[in-house]
Parts: sequence; C-alpha cells; structure tokens
Amino acid sequence: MIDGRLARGERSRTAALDAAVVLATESGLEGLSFNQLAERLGVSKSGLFAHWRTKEELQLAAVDHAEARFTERVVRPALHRPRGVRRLWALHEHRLADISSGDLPGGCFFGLAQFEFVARPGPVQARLAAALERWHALLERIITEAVELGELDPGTDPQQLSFELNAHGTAAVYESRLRPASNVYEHARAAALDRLRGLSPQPHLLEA
Amino acid sequence: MIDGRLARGERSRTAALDAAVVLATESGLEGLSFNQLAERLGVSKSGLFAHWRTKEELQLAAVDHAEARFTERVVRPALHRPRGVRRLWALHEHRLADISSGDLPGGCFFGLAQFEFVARPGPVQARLAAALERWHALLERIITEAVELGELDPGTDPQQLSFELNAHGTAAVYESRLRPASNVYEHARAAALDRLRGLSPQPHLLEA
DNA sequence: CATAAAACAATCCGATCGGTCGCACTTTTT
DNA sequence: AAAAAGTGCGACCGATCGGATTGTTTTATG
Repeated sequence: MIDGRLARGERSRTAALDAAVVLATESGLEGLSFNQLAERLGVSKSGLFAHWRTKEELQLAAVDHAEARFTERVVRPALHRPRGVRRLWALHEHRLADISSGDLPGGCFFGLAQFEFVARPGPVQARLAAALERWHALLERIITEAVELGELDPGTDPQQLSFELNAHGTAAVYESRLRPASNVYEHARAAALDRLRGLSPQPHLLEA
Repeated sequence: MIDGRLARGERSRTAALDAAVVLATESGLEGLSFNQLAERLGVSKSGLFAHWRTKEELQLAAVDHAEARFTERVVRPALHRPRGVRRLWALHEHRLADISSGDLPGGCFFGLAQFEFVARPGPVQARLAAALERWHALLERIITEAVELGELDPGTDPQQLSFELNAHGTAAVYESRLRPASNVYEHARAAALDRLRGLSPQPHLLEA
C-alpha cells in the first residue's frame, strides 16, 4: 500500500463501512441508503458511488465488513481460550458481551439482516446465508474438538448444540431491547451453562 | 353489524390487513407501503387512507392483526390440549407448524418485525414489545400450571424456560429459510423435547 | 325521495430514493 | 511536463415514498 491514492480510498472505504454497519442495525440493510450514509459521514453521495456503484454492492460490502468485525470482536478473543468446552463457552460469552456493549445500536448486525432477508432471495441473502453457515461451521468445529478432548459427552450432536447456542444468542438481541426489564443475558448465560455442564464430564471447567 | 356500509368497510379492512401482514413478512413492517398494498389488493391507494390515515396507524393495525392471527393459528389449538407440560409442548409444535406452513413468506411476522424495530423507539416498537410481553406471559403461565400439576420440576424457573422455548422457535424462522439443508425444525423440536423431559417427573407424557 | 355518512377513486404535492454525468483535485506514472 | 488513474463534489433525472385534496359511488335513514 504505497500508493497514496489507494491508501486514501481504503481509509474512506473502511470509514464508510464502519458507519454503514452501524446504520444498517438502525434502519435495516435495505433501509441503508447512500443519502443517509453520506450525510452521516459528512461527504457527498456521489463520492460514495466511486467505491460502490450500486446499493447492492454496498450491502454486500457491509455484510463482509460486519463479518470481519464479528470475527475480530467475538471469535478472535475466544480463540485465546484453550480448545474444548471453555473455548465454546467463551464464544458464547463474547457474543453476548458484544450484543450488550451498545457498539451497534441494533445489537447484532446479522440477527437483523438475516431476518430482514428471510424472504428476499438474491445475492445479499446468499452472502448472509454463507456467513451464517461459516458461523455454524465454527461452532460445530469447536464442539467437535471438545468432544474429542473428552470435555463433552461422546453422544453430543454438534449440529444440535450449535443450533441451541446460536438460538440463545440471537434471542438475547431483541429480547434485551424490547424487554429491558427481563434479565435476558442471565437467561442466555444460564441456558448455555446448564446445557454445557449437562453434557460435560468435567463440569468444573465452566465456572460462572 | 347491521349497517351494510360498516360491514363493507370491515371486510375491506380485514382483507387489507391480511395482505398487509403477508407483505410485511416480505418487505418488512417499515417497507410496508400504501402503494404496494393497494396494488396487491387491486384498489386505489387513497381508498386505504380512508381506513388508516397514516402509515403508523397501518403498522399498528398490522401488528394487532398479526397477533390475532397468531392466537388463532398457534395459541387456540394448543389450548385444546390438557393443562400442563403437554399444552406447553403443543404450543411449541403449533408454532413450528405455523412457521413451516409457508402461509407467511417470511415465516413469522413477529420475528421479523421485532428485529426490525430493535433500534427504533416509538409507538410501533411499544406495540411489538407489548405483544412479546403477552407471549412470554402466556408461556410462563402455562409453565407455572405445569409445575403446579407436578408435571415439571418444582425448581423450574418459568422465565428461564420461556426464554429458551421462544429462542428455539425464533431461530427456526431464519435458519429454515437461510439454511434449508439443516433440519432446523428437528433441532427446534429436539431441543424443547429434551429440555422438557429433563424437567418433568413424567417424561412419558411427551411422546415424540 | 332527499340527505348524510361511509367507502372508494383520481390527481397532485414535496421529499427521498437509487443512479448518472461532468468537472475538479490529488497522486502516480511516463 | 504531461498523461493517467483514483477520489470527491454538485447538479440533475425518473421513480417511489407518505400524505393531502377533491370528487364519486354506495348505503342507511329522515
């Protein structure tokens, strides 16, 4: 990256995508408009078209950016924990921490976008589906590792457990915003903790 | 309802709201527009304004209508089952059946709308939150009845169990659409069945 | 039969949408 | 020094949005 022109463009792009991900959790990925994005960034709308020629390109870029952000904020810290059930638990906790951090007004980019595109086939839906697939693949891989390490019951179904853990995280997103009185995060933690301890021959590995 | 004028209006209203709920699961509750709704119904846009003067009024009416629909399609059939853990299980199953029926392209009006309005305070969000509250209240009441009947462990936390059951149903909505290969409904059924059997002194009440 | 009310339709409005075009600025390349 | 490439801006276009206005058809009631 020696070219100053490209470096400048890259800076603008990431700044715009940061704002785009935030905006998408407020107005939706379809409600994400060049107008609003330009206004929030203090740049001209046509300047944004230099980076993404259509709205769909912008949406796809936003999905990729949100996935990179998720990897950075949730997955990477969890990978610092030792393989097995503790890493699985860390993944769940970091996800809940990210949701409750308030960094994204909507709590979770993917929860919102995936629901929004449930009935909208097309490239954006495909990209979202691929991201969801990778997320489940990661969960299932970590679960399988835990089984192989003897930290989870050999009869554990990785797909089943992955479904459950992800469901608890997703529910925490909208329940926390629509029912602030209910202690959702406690429920999401308790559900996962209870489940993992029940499946683990070494439940002491998971201290609350 | 002897007045033919009012009767005609009532018919038009319910027909419009039926279409509005469907349309909202495709385009979102915010993407629900008078233009599209009028076109789909084959009526004029201004005709719709006679029933709902603003978009917000239409959205609120759609939420109410969707809740009535949900009560009719999910809650009422489940209430035919005997009080206790079987009624709780029936509620879960009827919800999954409704999601997989394909009657709503998006699978579930509330899942989509609640996520959409997570970061949009206002009357619509309040209405959605109230509906979610009533849903959880119903779940918790039926859980409490099951505990009182001795069909669930006395130590059962109704709020916790309600959170988990609802989470599994919600996740089934978007997982079924974005990952058709994964057998989501089986996962959602297995998760609930496993949980309820583990909490019940009479697990034989729940046959798969 | 006349009148009032409710249900609908046709038309128009300002704002915003996604998108295009031409021009200016900056940095690299020749 | 000049050409080329990447970036950014302002003005503009057609379409659609939510909404208001005005008028027409249907139906009940005096």
